[in-house]
Amino acid sequence: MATIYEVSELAGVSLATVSRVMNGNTRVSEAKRTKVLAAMKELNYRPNSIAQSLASNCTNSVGLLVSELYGPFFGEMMSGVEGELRAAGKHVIVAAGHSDEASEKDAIEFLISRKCDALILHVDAVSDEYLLDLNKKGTPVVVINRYVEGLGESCICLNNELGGYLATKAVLEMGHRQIAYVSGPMWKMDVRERLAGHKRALKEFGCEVPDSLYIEGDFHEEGGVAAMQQLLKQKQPFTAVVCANDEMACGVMNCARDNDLDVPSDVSVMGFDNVIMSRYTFPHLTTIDFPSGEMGRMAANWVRHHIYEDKKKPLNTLFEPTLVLRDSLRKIA
Amino acid sequence: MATIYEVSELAGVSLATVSRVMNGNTRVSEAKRTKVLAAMKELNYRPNSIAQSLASNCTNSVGLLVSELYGPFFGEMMSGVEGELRAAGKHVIVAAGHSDEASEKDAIEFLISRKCDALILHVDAVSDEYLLDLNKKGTPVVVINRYVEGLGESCICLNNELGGYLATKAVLEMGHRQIAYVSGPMWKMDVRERLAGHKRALKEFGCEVPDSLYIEGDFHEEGGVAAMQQLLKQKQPFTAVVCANDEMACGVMNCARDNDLDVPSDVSVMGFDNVIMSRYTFPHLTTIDFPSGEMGRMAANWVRHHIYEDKKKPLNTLFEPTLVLRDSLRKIA
DNA sequence: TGCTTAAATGTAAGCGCTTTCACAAAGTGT
DNA sequence: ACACTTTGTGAAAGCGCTTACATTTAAGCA
Repeated sequence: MATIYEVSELAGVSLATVSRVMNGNTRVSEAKRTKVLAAMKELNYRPNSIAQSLASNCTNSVGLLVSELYGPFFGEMMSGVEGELRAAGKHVIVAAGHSDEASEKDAIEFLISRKCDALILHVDAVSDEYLLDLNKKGTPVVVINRYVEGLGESCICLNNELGGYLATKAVLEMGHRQIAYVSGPMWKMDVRERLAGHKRALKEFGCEVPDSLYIEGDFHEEGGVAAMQQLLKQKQPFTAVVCANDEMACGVMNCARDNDLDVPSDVSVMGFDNVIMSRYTFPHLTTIDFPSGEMGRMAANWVRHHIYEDKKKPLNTLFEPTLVLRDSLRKIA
Repeated sequence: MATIYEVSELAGVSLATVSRVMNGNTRVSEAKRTKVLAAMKELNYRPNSIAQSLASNCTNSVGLLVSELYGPFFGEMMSGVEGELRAAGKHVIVAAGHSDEASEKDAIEFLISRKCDALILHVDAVSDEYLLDLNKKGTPVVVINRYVEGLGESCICLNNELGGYLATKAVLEMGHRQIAYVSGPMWKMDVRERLAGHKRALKEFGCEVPDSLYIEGDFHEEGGVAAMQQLLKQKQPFTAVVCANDEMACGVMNCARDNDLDVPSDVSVMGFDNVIMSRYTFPHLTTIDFPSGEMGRMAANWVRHHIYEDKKKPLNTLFEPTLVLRDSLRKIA
């Protein structure tokens, strides 16, 4: 691999000049620029980006930490981040945090050790203080789907409370009053927000629901199945079940069917996230759209603007969820 | 951030000694090692991995190129790669190739420019020659789900032909003889292999199928829907449809239902890949397991052994698909 | 004790870039 | 013509490490 030195030699200029034409931030005479470019082409020169990083103290890489690399939710987010960042010539280094505090911290340390210029984090186990501290210590951080007081505009959030509200409101407007709710793990912030929205809608419609219709799920299909089984075992009647995500809604629908209940004739089901899969289920799932790809793209843009381009132009960091009506919700008689 | 120099100063040793205790490949006296370790801890020293990379000509990072970052198939693969590689302290840089030749080449260039120690590729648009050339020019490459003559053991493959065979054999054994086939894009190697397996099974059972029952799909749900629509529009009867992947099988099932056909009473459906989603569909999809996570892990291990540990121990690079029986396939009367 | 050999450590030369600084060349305005 | 900017360029000092080589120290043995 040719080095900058060989290029400078062939072009008959100094190292500095070659570097200048590469970076394009200083003026170079047309004559030398042409020579350098020709020499580069002839030698098939590619700058060594590691050397560039060391000298410039900028690695052109950003770390992306998600809970899991699989799963439709993160897939779209990652896709958004990667697309935007690569278009800007930045590398993205991925890591999985597995929703576990030690693992998340470990992953963050790992990304920092690679000197990422910034970190895009979707974490739920780590504390707000930890994130704040991280940022204070000089690692630019943007957090997805979580609001951290003090991190300000670098939190790319969905209004989860509103999502929860919209979901349940839609169910209520269809006439349902006996509404079961399958939440995610309650230690997660977004789970509590969605639940809060649910309760707000209930209150608004003057609807009271017994505690036994609240089940804490695990965000997985299995959890949905388990929740539905428990719900069915109880005598407490219900005509609809609102789920805190689509996977669990899937489980609920499958379990309903296994118990000879038709969705939506016998039970209506509401999801959350609008994961790709929800379009393919039977019946097609009515859900709340979580624009994860869009948010990933926005996170990437935040990094581009704030870290690489220094244009502190304001970005949209609060996204609004929307209702996606499909077939799993039906008006009650 | 403290540098190695400050550590050496504080510990009262030379730079080289500090470097030695870090790398642990040369003997250092216990006394000095202890001092150095203490100094490191006191200064909260973290080696600058960029500088290490430049000096050692090893970046400890491997590039991972997949067609798309979303989608269950790649998700599991990536997850396997990341898990294994991070455990070994290696960074994974991801990129998406979008099954487009220019885009794939671009992504590969991009990863090389970051001086990845090796590349793990899931590509389908780029030619064998290109990959061979890449490898010859000094970029260690491991290819997933594709066999490239000359790359030998660094191809992590699934026996797609066998998968295609198993799928169709299972359908035939259920008594079906009028079997439609929805393939993926025929320019993809694995698509042709799966089809070859399909035809072998057909031949083995002495079953002849008219051309009109072969439809070229796009590997997406929409393609499955379109294929099924076309099949239904034709007068040519069929009792089962074998699909080259699960997404399309989903589309086929949805389309069947929209036309008041019950799966599997009226039509049986067979998938391929055993994507997570296939467990959640209704009916649960009978399919062929593609151990993508396992293959990702194997690719990562190949890199670990061949690039970082230089133990050329043989690895399992040819995976066998297996049949996963669920509910979308039924014995014909 | 003196000599040989091995082990531990330090010195210094890179790795391939960026960037500051100094300086020469070429314009400007008066 | 002069002093005074402006513009283009090169020399050289890093960036924070690794590692070949030189040097010192310790150990082994006759």
